[in-house]
Amino acid sequence: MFNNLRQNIEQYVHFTDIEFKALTDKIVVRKMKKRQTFVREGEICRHVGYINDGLFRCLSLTEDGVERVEHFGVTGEWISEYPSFPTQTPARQTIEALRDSEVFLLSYDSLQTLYDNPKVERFVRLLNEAMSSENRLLINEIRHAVPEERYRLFMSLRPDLIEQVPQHYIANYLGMTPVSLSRIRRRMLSY
Amino acid sequence: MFNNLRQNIEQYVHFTDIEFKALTDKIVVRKMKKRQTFVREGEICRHVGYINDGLFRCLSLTEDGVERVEHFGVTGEWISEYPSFPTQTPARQTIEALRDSEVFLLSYDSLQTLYDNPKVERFVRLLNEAMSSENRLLINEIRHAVPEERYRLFMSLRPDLIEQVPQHYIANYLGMTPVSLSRIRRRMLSY
DNA sequence: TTAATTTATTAACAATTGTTAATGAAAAAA
DNA sequence: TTTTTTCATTAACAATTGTTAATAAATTAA
Repeated sequence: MFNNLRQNIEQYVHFTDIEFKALTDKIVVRKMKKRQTFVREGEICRHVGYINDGLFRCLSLTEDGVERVEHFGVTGEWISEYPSFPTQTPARQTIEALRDSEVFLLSYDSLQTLYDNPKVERFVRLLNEAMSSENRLLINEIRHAVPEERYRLFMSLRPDLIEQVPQHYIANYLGMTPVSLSRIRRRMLSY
Repeated sequence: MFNNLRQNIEQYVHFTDIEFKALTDKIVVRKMKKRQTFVREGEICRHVGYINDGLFRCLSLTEDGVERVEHFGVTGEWISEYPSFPTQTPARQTIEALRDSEVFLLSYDSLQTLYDNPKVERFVRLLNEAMSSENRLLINEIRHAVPEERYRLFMSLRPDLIEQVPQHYIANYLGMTPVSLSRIRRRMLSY
């Protein structure tokens, strides 16, 4: 049941069976249908989730009420709303399942209890450091790339998503119009 | 001497005088001249620094050997290379003082020792969570903004830097040419 | 101080992207 | 199945940005 989760954690710290069980005892397994939401804008995100199997998108609404796709979460990744989850404040984003999914939930309160074990604190610190490293790289790649380059980067970083996610969601995620993405794809065929 | 540093830390966790002294005992104060480097590309970043007074830029080189400004660090902020510092691997960026500066250095090894106190671990976790929240916001603002909007965002987020940093560094940081930034500024005057 | 270098602005042209609208294909709902 | 909705592509035009080059101002070095 929790084999993949255990492998994910052991990348960062080693847990004994007892320590791992202390963690899994707090987990609630949730099966989600396509289009169900993990958290909605304005709600407080009460859980962090390990995606045991699934596909999610995080989206926000601009002032004009236009959807903005900000993140995709796939099997084997952690998902939650930042800063809503760590600070328990209202979420800016909505997180929605793009297909039927299964997530392992840890509530904010459970996690605070688990922090009594410094190994858990260390695990989350290391997870956040890895995330920060990734984010810093991403920020600069994006900032210095025109839409075509962003799509090329996306293809190289997330080839799995090209197959799974509707193209207009990818276009939106990359900060361009579906029309522009379609043109870029056509241009790339002729190289 | 360490008043500002203490205030910075107390935003996240409360340290007793003894705990704070344990930390400052590990600190090395470094005065840096303009253009001196904190770490260079290819080196391992051995320290994290609290900028007690100063101004820094982080830059990398593209494949074509072109400089890319990726970050500015100002007084009161922490600076180091990610992932070089947390993983002790070669740095991708160079960090350079833009004016005479003073930083409080903590070495990687000292920090590992300090982690024996779970409060330090917690402080760094919270610092990273705050950084992750910021980065996620930034990623999406950037991804969905054209150069002019990026400059407007930069003005609202970092008005202090407009004064202090040469304009072509800001243009580079924002992923546009100095020519384009100059045009944007002119356009904005006529609104 | 004088000379050399760096920096910001402006102009002209090429290239890419956004916008709007139309079409056909694919997927979902009735 | 039939109908409706969603999705990807293409075209035409407007707007913005990149590129290159020239100039003047400001800063730095000699």
